[in-house]
Amino acid sequence: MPELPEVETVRRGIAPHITGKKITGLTVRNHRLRRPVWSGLARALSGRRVQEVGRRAKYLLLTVDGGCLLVHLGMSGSLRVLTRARPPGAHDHVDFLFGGRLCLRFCDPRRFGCMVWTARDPLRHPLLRDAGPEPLGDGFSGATLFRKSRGRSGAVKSFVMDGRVVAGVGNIYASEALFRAGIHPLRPAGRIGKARYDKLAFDIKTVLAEAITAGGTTLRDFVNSAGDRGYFTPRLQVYDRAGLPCPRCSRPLRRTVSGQRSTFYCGGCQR
DNA sequence: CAACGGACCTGCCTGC
DNA sequence: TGCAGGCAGGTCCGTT
Repeated sequence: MPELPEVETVRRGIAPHITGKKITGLTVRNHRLRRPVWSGLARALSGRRVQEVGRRAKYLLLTVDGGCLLVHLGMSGSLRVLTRARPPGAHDHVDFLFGGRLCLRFCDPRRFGCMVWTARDPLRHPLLRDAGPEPLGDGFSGATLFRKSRGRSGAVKSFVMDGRVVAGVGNIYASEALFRAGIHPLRPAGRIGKARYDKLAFDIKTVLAEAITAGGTTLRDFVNSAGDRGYFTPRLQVYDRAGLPCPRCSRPLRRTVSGQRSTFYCGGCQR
């Protein structure tokens, strides 16, 4: 469920509460996530202080003394900060305890998320080693997209969702950015010129940045929220809007399937 | 290597 | 009201 803006919003929401705090224990109620939670994790984390809450692609990086925990929220995961004990719900699989009453609770109904410990540089971990540049960083531009797309015949939407090309562009923002750029999602990636990729890179950056801003205003409370807050819905122009009028030309928006994922676009504005 | 399909799960919505 | 079927914001892995 969470796309990059949501993961970043979670990071900013929880970081002030747990940075510098010592983990006193870990409660794993269900270790069966996308990959099993390592049975030694509680021992690895206990007594360690959280140095930093970072992010790379859609992974949160909880850096502690001596290692790093990679946390992915999958399709349905969430993290929230509790300042007093609350009974865990059916999908509250992991609690990070910080002494006192502070607790960071991981919930994930579909269990597509994961938690992976590494004692080494997390950026060299196999899960992150081959990740493409951060879309909001200086290492990502139209030149990146143009260069990597040469010779590729697959749809441009699948191309920008390939995490080795650029990290963290998910299904919603791929559709949104391609709409802004006026590029048809099924166009072969290798048949798009440099100028159009410059525009697409700019639109990927701006749509993600706008969504992060929206998340910051919509979801400022990561503490003690009652039950499921749900995920924020930033202003979307095409995603999940098949049949509704295109915001630019008013023709009905269309839905198709690309790479087994729902894809939304305007047949008039996107070429 | 690129491209594609399957696998991993639960919940929610639709239509019969 | 019950139930089957389709769909969901993400990777990751194996095969071609």
